[in-house]
Amino acid sequence: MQYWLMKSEPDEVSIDDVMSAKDKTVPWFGVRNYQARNFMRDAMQEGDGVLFYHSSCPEPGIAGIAEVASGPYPDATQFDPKSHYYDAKATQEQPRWISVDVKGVRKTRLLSLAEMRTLPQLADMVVLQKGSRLSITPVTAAQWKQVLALLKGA
DNA sequence: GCCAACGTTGGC
DNA sequence: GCCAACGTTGGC
Repeated sequence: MQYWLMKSEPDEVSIDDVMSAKDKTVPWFGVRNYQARNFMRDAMQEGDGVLFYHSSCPEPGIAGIAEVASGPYPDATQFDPKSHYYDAKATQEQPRWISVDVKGVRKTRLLSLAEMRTLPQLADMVVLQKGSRLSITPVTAAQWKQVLALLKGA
């Protein structure tokens, strides 16, 4: 069992979108970074815990709890010429990009990035490190516990 | 819109 | 393999 922080632009897929989706489950499409892809492909397992993070928005921060709900499979958007995420170098035989399904557990209060930065117990989170841009980052069990405690009942 | 930081591309 | 140029991310 591992834990992850996954960034999503709420304009594209918000925690509300996830919680109102069928089975509260959405495909995590559009990852176009090899390191993030490799986390999904090589390290994630069904049932892993996910901190659902809103990025590139007025108030970035953790907006909910989710879980990994599938193994890795090819990201359909890479094959779609109309998609923003289309990749001409990807083929059905040799996909480059993958998705996993993510299932919402609950929407929480927003634990804003600004608040996270004030908390010493979260200072080591990968997402808070200078220059960190990865859309998927590992979270330690201790960090997971701390964040859940901060979001308890909210 | 700005810009720091990181990632990718491609010439050599 | 190096590295300059360019592209992207994402907070502010």
